[in-house]
Amino acid sequence: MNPFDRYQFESLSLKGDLSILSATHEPDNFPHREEQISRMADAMSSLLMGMKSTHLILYGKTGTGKTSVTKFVTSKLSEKIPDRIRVCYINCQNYDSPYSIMVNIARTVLGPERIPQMGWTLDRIYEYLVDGLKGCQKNIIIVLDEVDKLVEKNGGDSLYLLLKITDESQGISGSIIGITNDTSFYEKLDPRVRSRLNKESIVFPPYNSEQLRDILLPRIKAILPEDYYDESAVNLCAAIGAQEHGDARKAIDLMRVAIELTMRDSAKKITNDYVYKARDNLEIDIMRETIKTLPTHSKIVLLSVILCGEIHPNSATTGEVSAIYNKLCKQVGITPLTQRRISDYLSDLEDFGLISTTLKSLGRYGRTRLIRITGRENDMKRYALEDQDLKTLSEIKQNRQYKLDENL
DNA sequence: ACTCCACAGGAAAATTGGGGTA
DNA sequence: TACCCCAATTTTCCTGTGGAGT
Repeated sequence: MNPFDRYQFESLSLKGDLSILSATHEPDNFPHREEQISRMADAMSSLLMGMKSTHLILYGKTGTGKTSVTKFVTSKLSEKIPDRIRVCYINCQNYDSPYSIMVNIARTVLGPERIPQMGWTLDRIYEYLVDGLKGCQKNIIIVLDEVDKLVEKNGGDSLYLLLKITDESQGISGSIIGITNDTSFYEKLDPRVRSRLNKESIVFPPYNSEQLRDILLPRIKAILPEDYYDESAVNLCAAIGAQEHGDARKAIDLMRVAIELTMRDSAKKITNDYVYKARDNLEIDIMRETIKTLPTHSKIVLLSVILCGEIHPNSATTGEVSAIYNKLCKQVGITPLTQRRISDYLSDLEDFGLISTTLKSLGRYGRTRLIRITGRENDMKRYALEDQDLKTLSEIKQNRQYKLDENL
């Protein structure tokens, strides 16, 4: 007896495979990004003639196609002149020090075996890289995804260094493509970096729902026969994606999960209902992931807010929350933090969208934030209690020996 | 009109923790 | 091992504030 027997999807057979809707899929056609593509190609065209090209900064929210389009355009460029160009893609969230970036570039350009992961000084790698580039007559394109992280962390030192490579050393023509979702990125730059960076900016505006539909439909048609999905389900995905600041990734994820859910049910057709279910699933996933990565204290604060809400349904204030927080800390055996700190944690939780607060003045009775939980409290509680350090707390709660409201 | 609560949130001092170094 | 350094985190101290009570 094969345990997988019950997952037979006679009802819904896929023509292609689902990877076309996955995050790693790199499409080769980009509806509604023609202008951006041609402008990028324009800016980089001088590389075809072996000349320097301008640097590019791409602005746009998540899921507006910056990264995919960049990968597409750069790969098309290397198709044209494969032996004269090296593209080096770096996500600055993972590599954010001058050193790690330099190692990374040197390895892509000259081959990983020639540079040890550590041990060399930054200067040595730099020299080696510049020499290597001169030697092999290659142009270099450095793609810096999420450049804002780079500037945030070390004030643009890394960027300065990279500019030097593409600037100073004769015989090398290269360019930098910076990708960011921070519209004020350029203003935040160090003046000495800014003056060197003669750049062109390209904006990737959010997709609206019709545009998102144009993105979704071809992909769905590629994997599903017409009568296996409601067109309105596709529109719904597009509409939800459009609400989320025009996020194509979101729309695509929704569609994928909706298909998965439909298959799991062995249903015949992808309907609006499945899209809604998919949205709930994704939301819960995100919430769980957010809570899981919270620091322990933050989780305790979140629990305090939840418990506080159970006692006084609509009047959780900072003071009450930190009172409960102190008790919880005692129960778990963790030394509590100051109220000042709790206040900051509350702001963080609000930024994460787990709670919402309103500043309200209660006249004689002071001025405070009214705190509410957004979303399913029970799920939140469960996820918060998954923390290793909060084990004891969940046991206590299960035994119902719990009393909170004394001396609040 | 004036007071004063219960905080918000800025600034600066203090603590902590990881790493280096003599 | 003892010491120092640096950065991040946290505490301490602070000033500011909307409006119910008086």
